[in-house]
Amino acid sequence: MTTSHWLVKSEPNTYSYGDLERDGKTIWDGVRNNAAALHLKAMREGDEVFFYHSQEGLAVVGIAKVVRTAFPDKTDPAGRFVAVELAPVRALTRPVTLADMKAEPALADMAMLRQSRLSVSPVAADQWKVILKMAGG
DNA sequence: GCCAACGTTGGC
DNA sequence: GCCAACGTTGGC
Repeated sequence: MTTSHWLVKSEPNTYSYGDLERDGKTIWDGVRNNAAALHLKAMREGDEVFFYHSQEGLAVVGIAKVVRTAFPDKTDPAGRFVAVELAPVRALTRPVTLADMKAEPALADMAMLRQSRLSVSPVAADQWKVILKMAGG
């Protein structure tokens, strides 16, 4: 079993990386997209997750980790979607902006760049390393 | 605020 | 089962 990497988006006005650090952990629910839900289901405990600020900031600002694998999303009345639980790992020394990622050829195939509306997406191992490096290591 | 992308809904 | 209309997301 190998560790996978992911990226989740959140509007910082609604829930920021700082909020996650303050809370210690949070239930990542409210995802109402089948492709995103499939990714949530594929997450394993200990997987690392880039935390991206959409709308405001437009940058990967921190790293979180999966502390609880997929379970039914209580906020979904139809009971079709799932949630996971995330905890903070660390804020990035230097946030990596969307513009930075678009300008980096090694990230051209990133799922979140190819499909901008996807709120939960996989990050390949090499893409993960590139972004970490861009963040200052 | 606008608009492109894309998922969902509903009429046929 | 197709496809037009509509709603939502998210970058600009």
